[in-house]
Amino acid sequence: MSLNKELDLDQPIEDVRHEAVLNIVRTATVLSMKGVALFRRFGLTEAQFNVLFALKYKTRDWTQSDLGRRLVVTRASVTSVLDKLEDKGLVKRVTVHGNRRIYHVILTRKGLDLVNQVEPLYREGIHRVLACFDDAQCRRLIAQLERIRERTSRED
Amino acid sequence: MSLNKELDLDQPIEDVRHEAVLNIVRTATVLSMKGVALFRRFGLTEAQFNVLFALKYKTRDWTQSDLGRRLVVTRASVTSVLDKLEDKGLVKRVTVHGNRRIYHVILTRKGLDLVNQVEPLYREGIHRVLACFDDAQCRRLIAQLERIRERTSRED
DNA sequence: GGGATACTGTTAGAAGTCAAACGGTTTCGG
DNA sequence: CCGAAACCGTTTGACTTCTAACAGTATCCC
Repeated sequence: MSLNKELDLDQPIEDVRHEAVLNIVRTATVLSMKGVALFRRFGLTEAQFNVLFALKYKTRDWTQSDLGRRLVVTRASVTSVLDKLEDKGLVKRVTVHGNRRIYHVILTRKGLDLVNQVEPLYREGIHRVLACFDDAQCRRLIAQLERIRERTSRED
Repeated sequence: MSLNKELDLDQPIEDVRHEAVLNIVRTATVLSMKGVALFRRFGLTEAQFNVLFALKYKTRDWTQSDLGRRLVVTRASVTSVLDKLEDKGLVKRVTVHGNRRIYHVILTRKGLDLVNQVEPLYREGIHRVLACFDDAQCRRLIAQLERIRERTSRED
């Protein structure tokens, strides 16, 4: 449904670029809320799932800073989310010999089991939502979004 | 830049639909942060700007619930943002004769002046970011995103 | 009329986000 | 070798968001 209908706007958005931006943001929100509803069934928040999911697929040790770079959040945010996950016993901070500043973050057995339980439903949801797009269409969409990010980041 | 490079992933995302979803969310975040940086120069948060902007273009009186529907946030969120804006004198809650439950929300002179000051920079930013897209491309992108939202919302 | 129902705005509490500041550690350069 | 600079994780404080519950009003229907 168009944003004009969806938001029941008195007067339609006249600027097509503005409408495009609002559509991107709105779509991201809708997708995100879909995820939130799923994760919630497993007692997780979106941020918490993102951490577990990222940790599952890492191929080398990650510090909290690494995790922050990967998830594009600040170190402060990582600290707060890890505290919650550690309380639940899903994740562990491991001290590192030879560098007392950092921790390595690892999934516990319980954390791995949980992410393995959620992940198939997560992937399934994504495929349902994008079922009407073939691979080429997806790649075209991705390329467009990359171009937008490129222009947004450049000219800081 | 591709997400694989941008996030410096050890192993690339293999699922193109997953990559598409991550791209949408990431692009929305980048656009949003661009806005945050702009609004900040005027002492506003994104949520606060969104309220001012919506109020500027309303054509009839809006209650707080109306505003929530328009911005797709809960009534509780509206209350909290309006409290801040009212403290700054940018917005006013007006009691309504004949219905003691509701307020009508209006811009003050100061609020209108401020939004008029920010809006051109906001629009300019959007146009810079999407300058490489012609109108037809924008409309195609919008149509794609609408289809995704459609599928996401259906099958609640 | 009067009770049940629905709606409105607020509050409380949980969670995430960021920026900024701080204290410990490394690292680097002179 | 030692001070300066960089880095790392944490804390604090501000802000947004949500859900859930609440109290006050309106509305609807019998």
